[in-house]
Amino acid sequence: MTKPNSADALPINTILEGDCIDVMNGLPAASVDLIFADPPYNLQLKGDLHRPDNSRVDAVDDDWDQFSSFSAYDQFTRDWLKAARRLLKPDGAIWVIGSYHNIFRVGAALQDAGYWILNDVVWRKSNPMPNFRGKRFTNAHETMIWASKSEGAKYTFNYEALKALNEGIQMRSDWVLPICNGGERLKDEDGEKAHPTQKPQALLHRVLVGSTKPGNIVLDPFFGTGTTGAVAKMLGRDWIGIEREDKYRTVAEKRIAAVRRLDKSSLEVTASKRAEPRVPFGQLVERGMLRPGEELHSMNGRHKAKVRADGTLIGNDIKGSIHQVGAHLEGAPSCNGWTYWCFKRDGKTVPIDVLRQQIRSELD
Amino acid sequence: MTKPNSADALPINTILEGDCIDVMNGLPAASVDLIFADPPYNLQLKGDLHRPDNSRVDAVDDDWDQFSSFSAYDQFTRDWLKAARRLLKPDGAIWVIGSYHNIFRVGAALQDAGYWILNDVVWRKSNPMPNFRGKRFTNAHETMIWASKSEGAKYTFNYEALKALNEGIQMRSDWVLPICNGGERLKDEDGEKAHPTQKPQALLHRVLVGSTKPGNIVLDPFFGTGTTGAVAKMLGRDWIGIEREDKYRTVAEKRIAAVRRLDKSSLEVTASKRAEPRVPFGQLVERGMLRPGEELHSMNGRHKAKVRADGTLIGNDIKGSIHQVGAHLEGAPSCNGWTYWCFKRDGKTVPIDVLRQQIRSELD
DNA sequence: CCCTCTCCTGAATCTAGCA
DNA sequence: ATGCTAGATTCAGGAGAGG
Repeated sequence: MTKPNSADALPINTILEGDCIDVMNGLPAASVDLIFADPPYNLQLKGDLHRPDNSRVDAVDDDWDQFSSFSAYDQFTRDWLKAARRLLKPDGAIWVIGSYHNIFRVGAALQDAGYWILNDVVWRKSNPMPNFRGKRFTNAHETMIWASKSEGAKYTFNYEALKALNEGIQMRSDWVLPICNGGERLKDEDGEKAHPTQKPQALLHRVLVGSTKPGNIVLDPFFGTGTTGAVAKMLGRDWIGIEREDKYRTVAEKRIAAVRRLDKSSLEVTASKRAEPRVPFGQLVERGMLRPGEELHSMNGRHKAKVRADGTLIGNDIKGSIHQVGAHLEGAPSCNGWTYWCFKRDGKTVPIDVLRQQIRSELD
Repeated sequence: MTKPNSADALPINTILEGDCIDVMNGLPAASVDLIFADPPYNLQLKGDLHRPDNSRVDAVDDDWDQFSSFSAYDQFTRDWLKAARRLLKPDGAIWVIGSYHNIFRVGAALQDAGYWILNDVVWRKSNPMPNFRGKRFTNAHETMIWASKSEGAKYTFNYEALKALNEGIQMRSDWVLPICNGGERLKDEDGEKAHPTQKPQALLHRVLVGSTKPGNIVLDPFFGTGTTGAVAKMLGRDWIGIEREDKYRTVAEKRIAAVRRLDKSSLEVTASKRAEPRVPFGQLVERGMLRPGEELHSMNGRHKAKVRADGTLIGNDIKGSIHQVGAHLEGAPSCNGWTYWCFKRDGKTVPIDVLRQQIRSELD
């Protein structure tokens, strides 16, 4: 028999019909890498909400008060977050977007469910709807919460790629992006907007470039018109959508069919140094790039040490790795020996990292 | 008889010593116009953190920020929010500031306690501390929640004053302000920062100008070094502070004593200098103005390169930013990629700088 | 006087891999 | 699981020294 929880069983790159909690509970556990969720925040839920066991949440009716409505919304939130968490791989992560009407309840529920918040990210709208009555601030942003499945999980974060997207400065928690309108805004056959809260593709682009790898599986339980699927497909990620309403699914199918998947070289993003193969310092000695007995000098010129045949260094009163000796001499908690030590060739001072690069380039 | 709840009974313009919940419960109900609260954030820090230069980050590890669990923090939050709500006049309002560690719990508790959220306001820090390990986004903002005592309350909002503060444009829900440092940052006798989380006066200035009237009473239950009191006094509002720690009260007393109450005409407006916003090339890609995989051509027609999903280019033998690749191909020490690269649309060659101008025009 | 350069610091839930 | 070690990682701005 095939494994019942295998990712092979997943309905990849399709839109599933139905209530997201029911549908999620029918999918194999620990099978998706990322969840992006744009849940409803309408508190007048009119009995739409169902628990995982299909019992109806006793939600707001005509004379609802704020407490019963909040508690119904909380129940709904707990239920879908629980179902979503089951689907995530151990190192998976989730993004949830919302406004002040619901995001505080969602955030608290995320924490209570065992997710570990990594950042809250503010989408700062460059062209928000103004406040017409002059009674409040222009509601010019929405909030996204990025969380791993649990504390200590090895979530994906493409730091260098995001830094590249931001012209060499590390990406901040506030993102300035326009709202979705113009040609990107999907219209129905009447020329009306097809969905009231269509998210801009640029938002999903940043989310997916930053927190997934090509080939990852991205689930969106409130798929709407499929922005998540469209961007995922373009970026070479697999996707699964869940959507209750026929009309949204129809629009989304058509939209995603028209998207072209990017070729591999365009998908490659700036890699992190951490991903590069590890080179032991001893290899430089074994290969004769450095001689045992040769002297190394610290980058700041204040210290020196001698190379030993086993790839350790010996300083005045300390023996150990290039890192340990560097840290000791500087009185620092740690030290990257590769960038700390230099050697001399033909009167010139050369960082030893140059030799590591040389070895790495031979590995390609 | 005098009214027992009269504001006359209030210890105006003083700092009260003690636990804020006890002290608030001893004050007359329905007596203050505004509450500004900067409660402990419940940061959950594990080990030390060092900068890349090996210096240690001076973290917020004070006892007052330690809670045993989320539920202990929730209980504390519910208690102080309840005591605070009793003190508010029916048309009073509250501001609470926090970070992703606590703000979701605070926001949910506010709603549960019957407050009515009016806006969430994002303080975007112009000079936040970076993320040193490259594992998350720069935590570049904090969130404030502005709420009235209850739904339908006639809260104060000085729309025109805020619009004036913002150069004639309606004030938005995101405020760009620097963190508190330099001369404004209070030091103790050892020259160390007097309080680890002193808030900038500009933040309180905007809060108080926007949501109080001169002569109003402003309460701060987590007074710290008294930024709320100092700005309130300057702006001609009355204030009450509550602070547990002797050392903070001492600093705050001295600070506020040195503040001069402004005469009515001199409510100075700190005009923000507006530099041309930097637009990362990656935004053109995220926003679909250029497609990953698309070819760019050099202005002189001699070179070409392909756009990648993270906003870098790939040429024959070189990957990097638009500037780096341009410089490399020209054999030049530097290159302005914005004026060097062009793309093709409808058979015409267009400089990419046109797209940057387009984005900038949206930001005005 | 100005300019340059160095040093310091800010509410932080901040590593990965192998033995 | 725990422990150890390699080695990757920062932006804006103010203060102060030196030229």
